Amino acid sequence: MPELPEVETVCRGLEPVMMGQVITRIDTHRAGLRVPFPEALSENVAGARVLRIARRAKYILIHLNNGMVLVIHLGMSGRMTVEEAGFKPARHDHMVIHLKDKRMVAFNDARRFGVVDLVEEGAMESHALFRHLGPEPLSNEFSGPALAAKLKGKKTSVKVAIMDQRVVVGVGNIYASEALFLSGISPKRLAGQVQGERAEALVRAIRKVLQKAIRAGGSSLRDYRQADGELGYFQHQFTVYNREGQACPGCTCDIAKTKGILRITQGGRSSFYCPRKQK
DNA sequence: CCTTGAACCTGCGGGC
DNA sequence: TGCCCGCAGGTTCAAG
Repeated sequence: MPELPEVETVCRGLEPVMMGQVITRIDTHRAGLRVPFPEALSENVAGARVLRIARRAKYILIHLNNGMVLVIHLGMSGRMTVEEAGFKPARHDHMVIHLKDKRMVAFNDARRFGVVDLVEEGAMESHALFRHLGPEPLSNEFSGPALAAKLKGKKTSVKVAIMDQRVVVGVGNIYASEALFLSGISPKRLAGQVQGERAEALVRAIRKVLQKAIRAGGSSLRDYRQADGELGYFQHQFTVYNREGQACPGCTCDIAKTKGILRITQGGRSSFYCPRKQK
């Protein structure tokens, strides 16, 4: 479900709830998700205090004062909710973090593509989950020349390439389509052909769509939380994503003749684009 | 090394 | 109403 902006919004929602709190225990209700839950998870976090909440790529990082980092990936369908004392886990609430103030943070994931791991602070960089990750799109490390260098010689489409977390992290299926529309680049264009000014434009567009979505989460939610306690913001309005057959904004073409926004399949995923505005 | 496609799993909406 | 199909915002692994 979530791409970088949604994960970022969840992190900001976790902050006021977990920061400074002691974790009393973690309950798990099955052996694991995409991979098994860490061995002795509850024993290894019980009594530890939350120092800070951070994000790397689409991973939530909960830094503890015992030198460990609780790592959570939401996969496709993962959701985090804040629960009050007396909460009884429901279907797909696979993990519940208990806090000293009796509140709980539940991790619900119907499709179970999520990941939970416990990593030593010093081993984060070299950890298998993080070792191959590309630059953060909102950092200075991510630039036109840097992206162009990564894409040079690549034979895949630019759409598939920018979803490759080794090229740049955080961009998923929705924001890939959105950023390509904003930059006027066809999703079908060969990645290797995105060089120079085109790469600059794509970097600007990726930054812009991600930042705008993060801001939307912050401005539309109190404490980054929905009324039901769910953290994060998942109801954005998109420009091309999931708008097959509709006119794109500002389109002057006749929708009856042009079919409007097109949907194609690339790398097994849907791409949405305007063949007139994107070349 | 690169590229592609399948696999993982449940839920939902549409068509019949 | 029920059944079947395709589709869903991610990542990893095997095969070519």
